Amino acid sequence: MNGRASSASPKTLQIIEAALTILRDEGERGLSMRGVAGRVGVSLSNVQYYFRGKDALIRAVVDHYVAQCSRELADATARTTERPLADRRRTLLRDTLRHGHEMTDMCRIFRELWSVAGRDASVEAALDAYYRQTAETLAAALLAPDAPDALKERVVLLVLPYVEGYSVTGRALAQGPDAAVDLLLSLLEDLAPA
Amino acid sequence: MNGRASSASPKTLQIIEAALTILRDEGERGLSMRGVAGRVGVSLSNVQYYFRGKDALIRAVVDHYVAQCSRELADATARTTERPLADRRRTLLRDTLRHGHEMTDMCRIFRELWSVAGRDASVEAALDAYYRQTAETLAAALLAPDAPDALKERVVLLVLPYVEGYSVTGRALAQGPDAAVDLLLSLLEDLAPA
DNA sequence: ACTCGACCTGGTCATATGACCTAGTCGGTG
DNA sequence: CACCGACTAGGTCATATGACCAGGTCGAGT
Repeated sequence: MNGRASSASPKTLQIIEAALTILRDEGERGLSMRGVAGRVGVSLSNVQYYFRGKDALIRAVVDHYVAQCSRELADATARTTERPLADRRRTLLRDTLRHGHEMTDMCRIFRELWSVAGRDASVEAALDAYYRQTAETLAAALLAPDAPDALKERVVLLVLPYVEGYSVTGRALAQGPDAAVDLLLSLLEDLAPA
Repeated sequence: MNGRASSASPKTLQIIEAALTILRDEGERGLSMRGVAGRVGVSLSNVQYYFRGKDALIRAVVDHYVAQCSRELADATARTTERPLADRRRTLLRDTLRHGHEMTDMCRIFRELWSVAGRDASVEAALDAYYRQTAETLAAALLAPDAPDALKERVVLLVLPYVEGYSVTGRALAQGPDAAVDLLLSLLEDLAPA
């Protein structure tokens, strides 16, 4: 990040949120510093004051958004820790795959981030870090606390790619998200009985 | 497609291939009609003669590329039909997931296509059609010819999202593609013994 | 010979974008 | 009070992009 963009400052956040909205709706193709400035209601120079250019802005957007998603997943799974493991699994997978079946904001934005990541190693690294964090959160939510590491890795090896891939292929499949939930649950039951 | 762009004409193919290369390396952000013209070695007006604008060109690129990928998958699976089912499964999954683990051209291009599809319903529909076709090819390659439809759907429900998701998450996982291959093979063996 | 359509080019022009500069305001500090 | 840094804006200018137009060549058909 440009030194003037403190991630906690209100203006910086405004700019990042505006950029995120444009990225979601118009892709990277439609994202310009001037456009972001217009959306925030400040001058181009003011945006350039905080972010040296489009690439710096995109990088800040990536960091901001993956942090937000990590937090949301952690919060969602924290709310179910009191429930039985089978319940937690079902809720998590159902919420996740149903979201994946719709063209949600998150789906759209991740598609844009994947695209950028395919061309920018630092963004790819940021997404990899996000997925590693997500893997840990998933393992904690889907398995008992004392599950061995090998089992955690195996479960995550199944679930994480599946969930991301479902968001781009799910609508083309003959069966809907509930069937995918059932399938994953039964596979998890085989791998790691609840 | 613009009426002047016959998918079989050499100039049209040249333009599409040039656009695909730029899309792969620079994303949609870097794709311009002038840039494509320069890459082909013709004037902007000549490209505009065949494609009314960038959106028409992108749509042609999508159709061309998914047709190519469908063909390649069908050819690859056709080459293994004489082998035992377990062999075929292993070969297909290994080739696919190892590719997914690298940032191959195909990975890059599909990321760009997903991104565009998130914003353009006709591209999303074209990708859905591609995935439906791919699902059929996968089912034929992974199962015996007389497998019931319900089983085909179930296998595809597992494998297709998995393979696509692996291409964006695989590098962040603790285990590599061979472990993913083994996992999928064992899950397939449970679902549909070879 | 003439006409027509396919194909190709160069040019004009409006618009958008970002790099960069200058200048002003405001609050805090010495 | 003067200075400085944080912040904000407006302006200039170079560059890129695409819409669109006019005109030329060539081959086929009448």
